[in-house]
Amino acid sequence: MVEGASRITCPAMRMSRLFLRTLRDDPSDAEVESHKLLVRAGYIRKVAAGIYSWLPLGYRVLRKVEQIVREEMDAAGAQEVLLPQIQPLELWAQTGRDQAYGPLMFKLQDRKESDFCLAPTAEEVVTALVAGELSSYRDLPVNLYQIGWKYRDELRPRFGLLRGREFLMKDGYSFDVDVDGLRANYQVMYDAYHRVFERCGLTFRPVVAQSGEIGGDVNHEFMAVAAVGEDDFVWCQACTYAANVEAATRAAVDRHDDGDLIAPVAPPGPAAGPSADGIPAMTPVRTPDAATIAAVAEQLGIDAGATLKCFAFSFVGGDLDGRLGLALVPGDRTVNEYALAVVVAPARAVPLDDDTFATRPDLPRGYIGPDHPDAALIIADPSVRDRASWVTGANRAEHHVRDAVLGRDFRVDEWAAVATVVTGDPCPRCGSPLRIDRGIEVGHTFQLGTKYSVALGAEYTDADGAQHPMVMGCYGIGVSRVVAAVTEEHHDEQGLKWPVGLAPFDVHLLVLAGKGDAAAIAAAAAEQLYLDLVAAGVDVLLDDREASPGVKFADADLIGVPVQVIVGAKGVGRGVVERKIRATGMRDELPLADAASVLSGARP
RNA sequence: CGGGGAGUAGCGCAGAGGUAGCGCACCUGCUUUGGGUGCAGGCGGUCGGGGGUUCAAAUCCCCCCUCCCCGACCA
Repeated sequence: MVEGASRITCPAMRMSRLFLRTLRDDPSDAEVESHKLLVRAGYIRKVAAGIYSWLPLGYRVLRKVEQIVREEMDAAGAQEVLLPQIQPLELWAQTGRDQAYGPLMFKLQDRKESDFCLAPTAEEVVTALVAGELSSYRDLPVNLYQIGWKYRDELRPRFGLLRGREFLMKDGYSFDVDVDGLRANYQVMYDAYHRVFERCGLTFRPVVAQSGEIGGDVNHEFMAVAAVGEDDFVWCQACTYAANVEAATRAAVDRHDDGDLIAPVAPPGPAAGPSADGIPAMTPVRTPDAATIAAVAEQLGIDAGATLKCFAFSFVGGDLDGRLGLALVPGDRTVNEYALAVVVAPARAVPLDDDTFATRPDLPRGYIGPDHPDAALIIADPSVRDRASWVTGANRAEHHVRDAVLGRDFRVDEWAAVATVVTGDPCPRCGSPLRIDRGIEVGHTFQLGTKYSVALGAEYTDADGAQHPMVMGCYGIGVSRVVAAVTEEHHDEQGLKWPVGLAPFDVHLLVLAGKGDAAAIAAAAAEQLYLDLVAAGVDVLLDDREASPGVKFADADLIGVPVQVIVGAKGVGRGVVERKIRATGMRDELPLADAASVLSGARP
């Protein structure tokens, strides 16, 4: 059989045979455009919350993304493997992540009642694999990746493919002899990620991030810029600085080579702040029912930025275990608890709970002030030096104070950037105004270090015969999430607008046949063009249905193949077909005689 | 898990004690053929599940399930 013949008979390429039903109405359970359109256009169907079937059109796109990822990973020197989706829970117990992940894992038992989970990720499996295979520095580095389904019983699956409980992920893992090797590998992956997301047509930004459950030091999230994104990130319009809001700083950052994310702001020097000259003595003021900054500001007729917020917490662990701590930020900002965690490490800062507030009348919720007698450590954001005096809590219910002056009425033990960044703050690198935008996290890269290799015994012998744990990195891409992120960026009221290279087909060929001799000629011309294109290796979707032109146009725009070619009786009579570029709406005419060669030349 | 909303035909919805309806889709016939043609006729429903009240329950009561939105997590 000729190779072309099998392509021609592929039923998915003729719409009359394609397993597809488009919908006129938005599905009632969809909220965001990517979800609505992917369902309406017949790409996916929901089976359960966060779990979807991929229909022929959708699966084609998913495989296109997968292929781009595969090509870039292979080009970057990573080797593709396939790890199990069912993993023994015992493996997870060795790193303690069975507890850390907890209810996020789908768990199951075999007939012997041994415990397993559905893979939420694969650090344990891959590390154990490498530990068993490699034992010499001569074997390293190695970089493995897989593209496989992952399972996380999310607290709240949402937005269709954007947060599924079952999702396709590319997860990669590098193993090096030392941190230098890791950094080199990390850079290679970081660069490869740029190429992947560029090829997918995404507007994205790599941002420095806090490391989550996965552990490790430096890591970057790749954010596809989108209003429906679930993450806020800060970025500089003048330089390349970009960070997750949790990791963002303003002012000057002393950036270490090993990538401290929350570096201290330039030290304030001994001076305690603005002069107290001319500021009247601190005076209490009654503020009933004003336990929030907004309420205080309204009652006193002042700006929220003129109030000083005192975030009270307990130290857990460390020298100050059990003592009270205060974090001070201007009232128009909030305390960045991630930044605070870094400041108090290795101790933890635990917010006061309801019980504590109930049993400690000296800690009136909403009325806590900075000169609290029990405060063992007072940490303040540098912006607390920006104002000569503050309205703040009086440590007495229903009372605040005016004219609290730094150095005169309250002290600060430690200065650190513990306030959240807001739009307009100066960039820590170049001082230009920062912006905050929302993004969809489509990728995440981590420098893990030795957490997993130590726990799972992934060690190698060096040239001197000494044993060392391998130094690991890990690299994820949400492949199915990319499909949704791309549709968020590339669509209009009519439907999807796939970038070339991701589209389920290269060309959508519409036959406007109807009846009569002219129509029969047009139908024959379209059929021939279809066969020529298929023979030339172009993925063509032929709309050979007996439907009215309006239906075909509407479906073509909804499905969003980049190039539409319209073969109608009128045009064929003049020896031309019409071409429409879906993304731009641009239309032109091609001579029927060489339409096939023009279109196959336009192939990606 | 807390707070809010919803489950009625494949999809989108109406119906609020008397045995179920509309639009789209689907089937048949005619019609139309460059932007979701028009007309006529048809198929399709354990009204999410279970229990209760009642002569009678989609409708009232109780329990459960599922789905969506807002919050704590992540690719």
